[in-house]
Amino acid sequence: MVDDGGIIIKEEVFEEAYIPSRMLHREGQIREVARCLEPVVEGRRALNLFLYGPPGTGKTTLVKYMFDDLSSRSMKFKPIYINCWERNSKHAVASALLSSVDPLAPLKRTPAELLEDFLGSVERKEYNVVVCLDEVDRMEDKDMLYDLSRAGIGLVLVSNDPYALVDLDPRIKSSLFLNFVEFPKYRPDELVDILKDRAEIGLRPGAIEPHLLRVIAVSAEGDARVAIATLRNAAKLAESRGASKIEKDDVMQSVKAARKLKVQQILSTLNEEMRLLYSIVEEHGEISSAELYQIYRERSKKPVAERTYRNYMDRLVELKLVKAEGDVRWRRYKVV
DNA sequence: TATCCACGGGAAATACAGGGAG
DNA sequence: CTCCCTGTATTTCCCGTGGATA
Repeated sequence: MVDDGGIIIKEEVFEEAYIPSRMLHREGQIREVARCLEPVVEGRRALNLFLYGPPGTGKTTLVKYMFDDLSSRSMKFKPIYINCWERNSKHAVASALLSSVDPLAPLKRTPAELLEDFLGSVERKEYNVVVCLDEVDRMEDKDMLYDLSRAGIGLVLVSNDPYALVDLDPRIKSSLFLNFVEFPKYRPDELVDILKDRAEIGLRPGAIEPHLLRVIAVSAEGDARVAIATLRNAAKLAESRGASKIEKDDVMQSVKAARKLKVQQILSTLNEEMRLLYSIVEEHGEISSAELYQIYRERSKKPVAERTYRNYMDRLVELKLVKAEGDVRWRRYKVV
């Protein structure tokens, strides 16, 4: 390996698809998921799982990590991973299932036929299948879960939303015997450990001081994906300066960029009136509630009622886009 | 102490989305 | 595919509350 002064040694360590060789601070979750999936090594069926928790808490990574491990220990184990954000219709899911066991199978047929072929193929090959349905709340026709489970397919359902399955037919839900596993946000010190691990593998030795990792960890607010992306970005900034070490400024700039991106993302999910309110607060830095509403009424084409305005502001506060000061009366809003 | 007025709970009204019939 | 109905989510209206102010 040539030393060209670069900071990043192994880029893939920072990529979304990277599966770490060990998962830190998820011991309890690993134990529970392993308990449910371990039977496949003995040729028995897996117990169904429901994994839930906020983004960047290791749900998907843990599933892939487990799939890799079990695959290396059992020839008949067939893991299938499907992201329901990309494939949410019954047909899309059924096609993905079939082509993962039979890549050449024709797909221009009804979902029911595809599913039947899939199950037939699984039985012929004596596969022990576990299907991971990521972002399962996006899935349109959840009745399929019942058909799969009844056919002996193990299910790993993943969602940000703990209540993703409340609208599911109670009879189907109870027939699945789901094992619930919660993935809480990482604490700052846990994120530091994770970042240390990645830095050790992905960056040249001594490329970053531990206290800077802590700055990144705190700013990521429990989300490992954000933390890792911020570290990578800081490394890139340092590299583009021609430096061999990440400095505080690189980190600060990267943290700022991450926060800005997040704000933009959240803002894009809100309606126009709420965005206008945010921009007025941003413009003033700090403003009283009464003044804010007055300015808002002048600027908006169709201003909402005063009570709705207060609901909107509560929402902006909840999303941590603005801060409210003053408890009861004379409330003032500030940009975070 | 009397009055003021933004806040927030809740009911009513309205907008919106999803499902079924034709 | 369109239209209509129904259930859900959002917005508006109304009002009691309690700290601030005079």
